[in-house]
Amino acid sequence: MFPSSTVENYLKATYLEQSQLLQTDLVPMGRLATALGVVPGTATTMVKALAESGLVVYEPYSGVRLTSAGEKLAVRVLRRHRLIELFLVQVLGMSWADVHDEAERLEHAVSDILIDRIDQMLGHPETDPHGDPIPDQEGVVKRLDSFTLLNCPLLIPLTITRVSDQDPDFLRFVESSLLKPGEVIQIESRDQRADSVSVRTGTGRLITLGTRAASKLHVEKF
Amino acid sequence: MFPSSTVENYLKATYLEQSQLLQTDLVPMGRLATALGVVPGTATTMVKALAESGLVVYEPYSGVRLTSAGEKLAVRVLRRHRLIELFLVQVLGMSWADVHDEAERLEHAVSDILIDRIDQMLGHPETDPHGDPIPDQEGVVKRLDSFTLLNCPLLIPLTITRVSDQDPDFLRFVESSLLKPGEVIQIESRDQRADSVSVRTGTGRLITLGTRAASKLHVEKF
DNA sequence: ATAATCTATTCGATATATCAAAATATAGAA
DNA sequence: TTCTATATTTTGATATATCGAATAGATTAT
Repeated sequence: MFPSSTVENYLKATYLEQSQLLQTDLVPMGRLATALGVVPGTATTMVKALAESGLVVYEPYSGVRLTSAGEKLAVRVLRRHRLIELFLVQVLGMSWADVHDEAERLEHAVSDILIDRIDQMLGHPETDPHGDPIPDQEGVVKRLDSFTLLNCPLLIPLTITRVSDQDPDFLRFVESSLLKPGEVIQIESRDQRADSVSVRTGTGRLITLGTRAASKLHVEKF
Repeated sequence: MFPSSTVENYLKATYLEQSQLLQTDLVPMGRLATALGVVPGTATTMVKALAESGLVVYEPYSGVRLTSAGEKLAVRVLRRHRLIELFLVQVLGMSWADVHDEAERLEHAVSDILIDRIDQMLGHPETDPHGDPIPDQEGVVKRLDSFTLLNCPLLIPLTITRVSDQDPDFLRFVESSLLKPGEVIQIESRDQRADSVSVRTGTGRLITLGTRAASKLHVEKF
């Protein structure tokens, strides 16, 4: 009747992988398996079951895509996850670096009533502590397609809007470097050959990031 | 490594049943099975596994008792449950009648860090919204052996301390009758043959309860 | 003391979710 | 096109948790 935590996780992972791909593409099984930390065979088995339930479309040897029913569920899980993250930071004063894992478990245990209460208490927020958009009650996700440090304009003030990585270690680095969502920065230069980006932070300090890290920081014009 | 939700539920149920019995008695399997909503055979299988893990002592055809390791775990689950209940009422403004089911799921998902944060935020409370004692960090449970409406003195002011039933319907009745923990009442009379107890509430209204209900309301001298 | 009743256990099956390893399909290189 | 490397699926097992029904043990009443 109710989707298990596992089902919720498969749908969420599929949604997240899908949104990193072209809208029309299928998510390859290997990628899904890696995202979920299972061996490929396990993903195949589960995805076939999800397809039986009408939550995904599965094309053997090609990959998987959510149906609208699957997407609806995935978005609800994402809403729970992101509201919980924000709640843990704002109400319980937890570190934004630590809330992901906690939310990862709580998202499967909270009721709709509790989530709506949290949403209300936080004033219907639009983004979580990492800047990821929080789907609304109807499942509408604000698509804020922003620049990253790799494709944004140089030498003008920018506001960090989003950090698309959940690794606590990376998040702590981002925090201590004044690169958290909300901070104002400016790109001084990019060096293709050195694979690096130089960033001037709010305090005037210059920080050089590899492109791997830079691509995880999203910004918008100030 | 980590106990599953199921294991936590078996330990918690065993603890709760055990505390309704004489300390020395074993909890009969049928009773445990009923408490957990499973058929007796299932309880037997699980309890044997728990005995293997050293969490309970199992005596075939007699019943089950927690080991000290099992009790330690059970008490930790109970601490999580009761702190969550109080948190949901005090911080999120949920109805005390509704928080039990929510806590029943959340108790398996929260980390120790989060629970300690909640405990701190609530000021290390001693009882949950139903008056049940909250075990402290070391697992010490304050044994507040109180009177119930069935064995308390008559015609003197008493404070309701505890309501030992989690049925939302009953709890809503208790609330609307001004019989919640904290309320001051007085027993006017007991009628053995009518199986009833007459209670004068704070507003002076007289309410007559059956002994079944009366036994669930705990009081202490004012 | 024996039967009837109640309680508990065992047995065989099922559902869910997983893995390791073998088999197979697809895509790209020679 | 044929071979090879990579990705995917299949197969057979395993762990956990459950049920229903058959069986066995314990308790109560006659």
